[in-house]
Amino acid sequence: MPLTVATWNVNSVRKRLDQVARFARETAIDVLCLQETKVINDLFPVDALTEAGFPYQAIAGMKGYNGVAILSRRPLTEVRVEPWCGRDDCRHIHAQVETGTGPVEVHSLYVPAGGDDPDAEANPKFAHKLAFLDELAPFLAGRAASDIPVVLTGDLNIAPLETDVWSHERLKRVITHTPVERDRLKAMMAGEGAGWTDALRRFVPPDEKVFTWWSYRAADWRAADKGRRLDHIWVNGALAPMLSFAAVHDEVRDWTEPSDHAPVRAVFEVP
DNA sequence: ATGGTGGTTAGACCA
Repeated sequence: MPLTVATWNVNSVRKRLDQVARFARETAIDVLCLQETKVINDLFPVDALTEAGFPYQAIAGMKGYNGVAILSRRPLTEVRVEPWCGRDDCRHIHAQVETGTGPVEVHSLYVPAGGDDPDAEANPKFAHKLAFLDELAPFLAGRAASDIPVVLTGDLNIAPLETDVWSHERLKRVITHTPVERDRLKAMMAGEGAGWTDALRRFVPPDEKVFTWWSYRAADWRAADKGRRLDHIWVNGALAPMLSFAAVHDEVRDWTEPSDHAPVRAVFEVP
């Protein structure tokens, strides 16, 4: 049986409950990583998501902002929450998913957006984003080199390639596509010796535009198509040989009252 | 150059 993993910034898990259930039903997701759940753990919709097919849930939430989760049809073990930059920000949770041939480690990550001003000296939010990436980098280098199969998913809030945004020229001074962020993300993907496979780019050529986020502030998001690829699935060397498919589910962006992010899905032929 | 929308939650804050 293949293992299907998806990542989705749902922009409030309670607001998007029916859509999570529908997405899981229509795509046979085994493990769904969420970001921006926007709810404390005590109010997380455990029962509704169990009914939706995910009895195993690893959650880290706070009031109103941020919040990450891993929903699974299979048992989760070794659940950890990482408090990067010394903040209890609920931006990174990981766990191991049991398979017939051993565990697969799954990460749900929500990198700080970084505010509007791309000057880290003037904008503390952008400084925090860069510091967050700097702290994360050595940790991820270790996970890339692991013998355990690892899949890193999440809203990384960075569009690394020129074809990851609707206009490289128009966005190269806009946070999510500035050189300093793109360089850090690319360095993180390259790792130290062992690097990551960009799952979606294995199936969408690098010269082809592909997006996962479209602003709410467009009358017709699909007609304008001013999107960015902010949501990613990375695969370490131990898991890369099993990667068989990846795609963006942009049809979900057309559902009634959607998240501004579309899910990204990857399939692994885990024996 | 500006403002456009949405979620949380009750006035901003965040994206």
